[in-house]
Amino acid sequence: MKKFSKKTINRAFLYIRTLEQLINNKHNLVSSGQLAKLTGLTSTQIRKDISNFGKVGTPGIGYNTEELNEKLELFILQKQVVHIAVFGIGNLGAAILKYPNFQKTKLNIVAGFDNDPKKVGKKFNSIPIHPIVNAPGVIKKTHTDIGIIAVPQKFAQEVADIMVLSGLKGILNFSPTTINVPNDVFVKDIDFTISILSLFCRINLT
Amino acid sequence: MKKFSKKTINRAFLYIRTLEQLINNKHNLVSSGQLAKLTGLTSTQIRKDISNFGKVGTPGIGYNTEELNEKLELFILQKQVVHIAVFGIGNLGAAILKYPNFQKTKLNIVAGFDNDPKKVGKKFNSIPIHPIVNAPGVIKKTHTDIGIIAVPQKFAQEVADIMVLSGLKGILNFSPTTINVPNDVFVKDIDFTISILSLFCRINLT
DNA sequence: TAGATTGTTAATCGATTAACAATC
DNA sequence: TAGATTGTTAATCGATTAACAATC
Repeated sequence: MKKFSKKTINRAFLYIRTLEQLINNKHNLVSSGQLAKLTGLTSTQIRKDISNFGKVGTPGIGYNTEELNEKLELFILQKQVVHIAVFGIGNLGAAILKYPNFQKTKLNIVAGFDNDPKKVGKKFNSIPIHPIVNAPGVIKKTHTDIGIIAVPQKFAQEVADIMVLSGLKGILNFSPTTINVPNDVFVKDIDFTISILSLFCRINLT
Repeated sequence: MKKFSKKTINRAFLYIRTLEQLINNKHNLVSSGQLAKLTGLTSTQIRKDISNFGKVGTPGIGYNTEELNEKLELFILQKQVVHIAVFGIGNLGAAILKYPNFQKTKLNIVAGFDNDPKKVGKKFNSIPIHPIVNAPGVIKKTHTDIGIIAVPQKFAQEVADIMVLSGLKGILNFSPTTINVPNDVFVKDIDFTISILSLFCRINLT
């Protein structure tokens, strides 16, 4: 399978997201120029990205939205469903369990984990909460693909270790700390504090 | 003021975050090699980044953690406090209002906005919730720097317009849609769906 | 002195952009 | 045919990395 850069993959999903909106609004044609406006990118970059996935447009006309969407999804998702587990059912973890946009997509939260006896055994948005110690078994049984770290900073590494032990290869880390994992495990860090500070910094340097 | 790339700024905050942990643990010296291990970057890149901010290390020895931390903070933050307003007090918005890590830092949420009469007038974590129509006044009075979009997708552009009208120059956008704003307004998009799909895609392309 | 580590230059690598022939 | 737009090549730009003299 051809390798795409992280940036190309991210943009591909941005195109898919935009195309879905266009399809919902009954637009069946779109040009790279229009996509550029809708995504905030340049038309050249969009054409370049799309050409990675094959020839799908018509010169002088543009792209068929449904066709382009299918082509992109086929290449980078292969129509699979992604199974997700959330570690730490605090404010953020609970918000993720209830996040409405996952239900529209191929993303499926299959389990939550927490050590608080008040939460274990309950269901949040019909997702069962297990004790963290049960993670390896539950993850294997549910074929979980991606784990989300929503525990406090000081437990982040511990939870990451359990994830790795359970065989997860993808971790979305919301804790404000770097976690150490083997090379074959991919981590995406989302640190709200850094996101905001970085934004603020860019405003002030202008 | 010298311009730094978005990537450099983000890494600078990662260094600050790491240095703070080291300082808390009473480490007063650190080498670029050790920082590399702690951040997952390379030592060369770290030295290169740090050199943007001036000479602060000692050859053969390393960096004084407190001194380096101060230098970085001085350059990119100038010791300012950042005032934040959250639009949309649903599951995610409420979780952000309660996010514990902001309280440790210079980030200060000053207001929430929602149109639900059950929420307006209440306080979440001692932060008052206002009706969205009051945003321009509240934002000016509280000197808000950054607005966070946590409303459903279909209201995102509308809320972004109000933010721009209110004079905000930085927007953290959690809604899964591209918002259109003037050139002098910076937007950071965090789309949970794209983050997870992109991670999953990278696993599968390996 | 020997070993360690910084700061910096030059080389490499990868990503974006400009330009345009081909096509509808 | 004239106008619009794709797909692609070559040029540019920027970011990362390798290498090493200077320094402690």
